[in-house]
Amino acid sequence: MSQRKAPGDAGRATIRDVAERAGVSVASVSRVLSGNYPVSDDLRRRVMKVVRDLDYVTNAHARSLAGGGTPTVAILINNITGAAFAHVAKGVEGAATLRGWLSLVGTTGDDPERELALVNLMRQQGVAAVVLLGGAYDYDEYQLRMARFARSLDAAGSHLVLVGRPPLEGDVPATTVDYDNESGAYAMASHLLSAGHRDILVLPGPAELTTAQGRLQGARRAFEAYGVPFEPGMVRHGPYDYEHGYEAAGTALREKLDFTAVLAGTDVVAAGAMQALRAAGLRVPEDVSIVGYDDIPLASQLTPQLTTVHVPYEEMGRVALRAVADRREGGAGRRKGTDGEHLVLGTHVVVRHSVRPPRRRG
Amino acid sequence: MSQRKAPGDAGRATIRDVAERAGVSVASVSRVLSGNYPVSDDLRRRVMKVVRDLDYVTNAHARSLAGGGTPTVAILINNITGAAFAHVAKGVEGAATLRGWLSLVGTTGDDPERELALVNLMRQQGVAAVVLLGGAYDYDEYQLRMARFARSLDAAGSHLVLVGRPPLEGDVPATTVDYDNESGAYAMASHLLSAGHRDILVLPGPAELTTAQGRLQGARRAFEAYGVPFEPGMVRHGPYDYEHGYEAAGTALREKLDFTAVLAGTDVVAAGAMQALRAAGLRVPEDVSIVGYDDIPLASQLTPQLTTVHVPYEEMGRVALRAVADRREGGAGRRKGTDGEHLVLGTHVVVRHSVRPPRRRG
DNA sequence: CCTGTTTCCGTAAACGTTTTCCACCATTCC
DNA sequence: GGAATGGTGGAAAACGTTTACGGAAACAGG
Repeated sequence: MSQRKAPGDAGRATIRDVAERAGVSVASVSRVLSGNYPVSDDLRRRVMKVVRDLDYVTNAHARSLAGGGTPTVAILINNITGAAFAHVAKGVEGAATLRGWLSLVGTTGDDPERELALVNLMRQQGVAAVVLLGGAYDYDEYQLRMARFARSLDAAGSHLVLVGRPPLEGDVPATTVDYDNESGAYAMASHLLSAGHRDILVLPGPAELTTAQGRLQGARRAFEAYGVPFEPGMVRHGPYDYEHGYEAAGTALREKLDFTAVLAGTDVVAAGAMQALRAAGLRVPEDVSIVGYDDIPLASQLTPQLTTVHVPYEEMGRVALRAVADRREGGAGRRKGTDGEHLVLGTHVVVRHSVRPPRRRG
Repeated sequence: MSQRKAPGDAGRATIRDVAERAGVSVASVSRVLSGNYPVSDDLRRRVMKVVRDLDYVTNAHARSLAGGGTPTVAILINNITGAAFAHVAKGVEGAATLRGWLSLVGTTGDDPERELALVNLMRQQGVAAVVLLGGAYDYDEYQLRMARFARSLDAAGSHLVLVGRPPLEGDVPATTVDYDNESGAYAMASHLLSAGHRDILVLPGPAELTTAQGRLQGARRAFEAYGVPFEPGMVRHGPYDYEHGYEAAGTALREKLDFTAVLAGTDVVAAGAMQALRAAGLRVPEDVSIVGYDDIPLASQLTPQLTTVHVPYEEMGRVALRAVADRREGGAGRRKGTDGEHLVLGTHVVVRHSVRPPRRRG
């Protein structure tokens, strides 16, 4: 009647089933399986046989509760479809698996509410770290919220890692893995300027995104360095997507804006711009030069292949995971206080075939 | 001395902390938070205040153990970087989040061992379902292993979902979400044939991958339907990547193979082929037509935009999740026996600008 | 042969929830 | 006014592990 478990029951086998069937205690089974305690060969053999027979796997939830458990890292991403972030995710996931860690993903779809909900969800899961991918929004309220996240996670023994965005202000317990965004833009713009371009259409991305701001800033500095006046009328903000590139270049053309090159905030934007130029009968790079940013695979698959800025996305993912793993090993040695670590990776221009000196002007 | 918890302790707050501080029992706190039992407004207010003060979140592991818990779906993917699968993942993840489910991801990197390890890991996690993405290998041993996975998961109350590959043979408890791969290839090849092409270079993909086999088969059927002899010498197998497309088209050119069109197994392969053709001074589509398969964003970002076969990847992801969710609702009603569900989604040709009738032959 | 070490293994107490009983109080109805 | 009824809240038993803690062999030394 009150049988707790019929022999051929549906639910999964428990450690107790294994123990009974092997004629040993549950503790022994646990020890055989986790292998962190000496057991006799005979015992091990007997247990393992039953484990195989029953196709038993330990319940990860119970294990976590009891203290053991595999660390888990959560990856929060705007849009899993974006090539750049997919590479970061790959880096994180790869490094995690290498250490036997698990990775959870969630996509926020650019919705701050979703982001909040997900961070809490991850907190419930007791993840070792939450890795937040992508540029940040430059709202005060948003920054405040991030700081709260960081402290919440820290208090729960977890940790926040920001990837691809500037670090949080103040003494916030979060690690930042960033790349030298502005220098990349500086170099890229310099490349165009040194080729002789002076009239450059700039498509930096969304005005409120820190990434776009940095790229714009780098470009501006390059203009200054070359003594070329920076025309605000030549910069068009918009989302980081193909459509925006297409539209922006198209309208610039229709407005009869005079430009010999376009400096796109992203390879995808560059692709859109390129298409628009072509549609208008212009050739790339003969009539107009184009450069991108990110160096995603698309960049080298376009014709002509795109000159762009290489960002070590996958590497960033690996570094991010390593940072939290180290911090975890470091253990109680350095607790609250050693916060706000900031790692910066380098970028460099990849010269391909989308840039030529400007044609003589009429 | 034997304090179980200092007031300002580091570890996360437990439900007991909340209960004590609110002066109620743990049961009440649980009830307030899960909201599946009537509680007075007063009690609710008092508890919620403490919850906010302590920034408390429930421990998901404990909750899962005790019976509650959010269902989790595991997504196993070869390479998170592949655009097609990224879209499936997006579909699964989106639909999961919509239902309040969680999604775990793991990447197998084409390594069967990793795949095995991951399936077991997911089994430990007690996931509601394991979604396996991507074409299958046509080895007997591999198929057997899949069947074992399916049964293992089923026995543990979980479920295997195969996406983008043909269903398993025999009475295996796995759901398959597939698309009409062969018909798509048939339609695509017909498009080329009806434009007048007769000499077509075929780049179906890896010979041992079921996806590639289906695409090749569809093409072959179209040739037959048009009464065009199918030349084995015109098909070149190889991986689904840009490099292969580039190499294969390049060598075909160097071998002075006579072709007026290329039928690529994938948009990315098509992109590679296109680049190679251009490098050899050929124009697309004036000199050579090219078609792809998958309709990933790249297809419409290339110049000329690629005519290709649209595959509803994201939809497939959603359908996959719906299938497991339904099965879960269905509950004990239909248990083992209603297995081997097989859902097939349609494909269609998207005509863009990479095809023209062949030029008159010399 | 007795004692002191090892080496294993079993017992039982956590881990943080949910949930099933039960008990209590306030209504409401005869 | 007493009893039946509902709405609420608490105590305690799960859930499936891990990990002290303790005990029983097995072995060595005297």
